[in-house]
Amino acid sequence: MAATLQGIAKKVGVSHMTVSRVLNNKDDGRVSASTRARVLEAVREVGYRPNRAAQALVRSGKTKTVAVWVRDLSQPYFGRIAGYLESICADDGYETIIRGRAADRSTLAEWPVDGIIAFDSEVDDKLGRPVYGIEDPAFVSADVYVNRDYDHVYLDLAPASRDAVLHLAQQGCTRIAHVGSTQKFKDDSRWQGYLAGIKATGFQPELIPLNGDSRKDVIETATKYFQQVGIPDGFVCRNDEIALGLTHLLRKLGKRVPDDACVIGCDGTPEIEFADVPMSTIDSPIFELCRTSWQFLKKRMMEPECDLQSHTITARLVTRESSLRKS
Amino acid sequence: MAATLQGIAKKVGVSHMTVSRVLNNKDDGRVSASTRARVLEAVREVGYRPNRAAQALVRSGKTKTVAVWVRDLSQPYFGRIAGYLESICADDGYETIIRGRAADRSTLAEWPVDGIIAFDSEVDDKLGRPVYGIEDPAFVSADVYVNRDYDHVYLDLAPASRDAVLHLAQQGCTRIAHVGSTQKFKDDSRWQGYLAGIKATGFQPELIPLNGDSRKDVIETATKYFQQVGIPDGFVCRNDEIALGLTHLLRKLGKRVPDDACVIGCDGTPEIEFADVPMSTIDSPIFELCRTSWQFLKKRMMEPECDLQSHTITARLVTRESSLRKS
DNA sequence: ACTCTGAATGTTCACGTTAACCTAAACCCA
DNA sequence: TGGGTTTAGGTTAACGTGAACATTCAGAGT
Repeated sequence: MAATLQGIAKKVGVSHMTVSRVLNNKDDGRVSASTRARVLEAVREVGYRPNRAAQALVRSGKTKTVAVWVRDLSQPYFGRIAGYLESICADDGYETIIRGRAADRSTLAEWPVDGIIAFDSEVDDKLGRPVYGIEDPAFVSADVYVNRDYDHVYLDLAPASRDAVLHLAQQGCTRIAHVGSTQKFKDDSRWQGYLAGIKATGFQPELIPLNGDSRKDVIETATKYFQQVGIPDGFVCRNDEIALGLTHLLRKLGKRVPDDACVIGCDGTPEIEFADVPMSTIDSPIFELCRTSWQFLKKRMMEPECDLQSHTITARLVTRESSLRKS
Repeated sequence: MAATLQGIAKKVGVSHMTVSRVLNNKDDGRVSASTRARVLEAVREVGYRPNRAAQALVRSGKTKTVAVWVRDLSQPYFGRIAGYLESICADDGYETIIRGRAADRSTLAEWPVDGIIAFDSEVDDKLGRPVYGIEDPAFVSADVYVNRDYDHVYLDLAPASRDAVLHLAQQGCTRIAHVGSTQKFKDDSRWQGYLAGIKATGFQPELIPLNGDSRKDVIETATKYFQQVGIPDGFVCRNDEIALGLTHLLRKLGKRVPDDACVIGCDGTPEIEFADVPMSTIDSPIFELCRTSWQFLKKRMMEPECDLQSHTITARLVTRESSLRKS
């Protein structure tokens, strides 16, 4: 009965607009100092908090809130993205609503947000539109797959993947395999870059195809693969998790890393620098991805009709012990 | 102009209530089949989505949405919690709004949610109340610190911490140190359990006090500590990250794990089972924590006046290679 | 004294939805 | 054929807020 503008207004003996004016600091100075003081006192007393739903209803498009969609919150990679974006947006005075895999993408459009940022490998033409919804909310997607329908930040892993292969060749590897799934995404820039590198070396491409992204997956799949065709001496993996799992497996099989086999991961997870064999990786500049996405979104929110925005961020290879042979 | 109940109503030539009835399947059968079909057609055509803000405004307390607050999304531990809760809530038809560190806790209460779950080590009497807000939203906190003011799930790490010390003693360790920060939280159940274990063994307690939670922190701090008073032969760490970092450091210093020094982590991060030395850990049943929190919240949302709910979940020690000496 | 100005505050409406109540026609049974 | 009941809707109000416009009142200017 009290924690609304009306309630406070009644308490103080003014109209709700006076309270609103005090709280929003609009129509500067239109409220006398004494009234303002009484209102603020009452506001504090009842612990008033504005009702976001009501605010959103009356002035849609200015809620100072954005939604962030990531593919799977429980993966550290996406958790970090969510955390960064939350900070970045907060710095500009925006609140963030974060959603992950379990949520229905399309329900985001129902919330009173000014914009949506999606980090979601599965966003393509079919998925992007429903997220974007029919109406206003500004939309930016960031991903390893190119997208030409809306504002988009593209993480290009191809050059670094190519470099990874060449680097392994230089270290003396002759059977260089890619560890990852390409069934769904033939245009995965990791796979493309790997192929380019293989072509340049003249070696045979080898693919160890995974079903999932976990260490268990790689251990099972690679074990079978090794039994069938032997153990390659160089590996470029689709992410760091897999690279660590593979290293673990290789050790179990009596192979030394990097002496008998070199391993390169992908993502740039901070922890792998401190793994027992510091892991080479294709470093995704997550922070830069987040920052650029946010800049695009801000621009789109300010100028809904501005030109399509697009930017490519190129990951680069970081070599560490797991792929550096001493000789 | 179109994507509202009114818009659709005008398009079809009925009143907005008819559209509402069709969409909500309320007042069963109050709408004729033919009208229903025409409405649904129009709804699909314009891509109508309900306006959450408007819904929330009119029937507060039944938005089928809950907010989840975690301390720091960019930490995998909390990312996993957020991901689990999202799934669990989704299974019951609830949407989740996830927030992390960067958000202002108190703003959650402004959103039209039916309840709030907080996984936040810093929630205490001072922080909990503002989150809970003055008004309705049901509130459940889950944490390693006991809380008696609201529904609460308590993760008790003390017994497992005690077991960890005893286990290390049994393995022949005689200098068993705790690695963690206790400045802020003297009542940290990890520290309490550690002390109990030390008391039982008769050894001297040793604390390697950290500032942060990252591997870098532990490497710097422990290096100094070792220089000053030598290297203990057993370590109970406040989380798995730190345990891995410490193992890395010990190896660098020429110590073998577990032969020269045993290490035990805390959290039960799935990955550490596959670390090069499979890591012993105090396993936090995250999933159970999430599930219980959600059950409490559901109950509180159904029966706002029900008795205070409280439950303790006890973590247990999982021993692996990093603390198991062969002899 | 009489308008004029502007500061301080009030009134009304709209946002999109649901709940509660209302109505008109059709049907039903004696 | 007249009363009631059911079917298929419609009308209105309310939720809390902010924008636009309206009002009041004191003092300034003439």
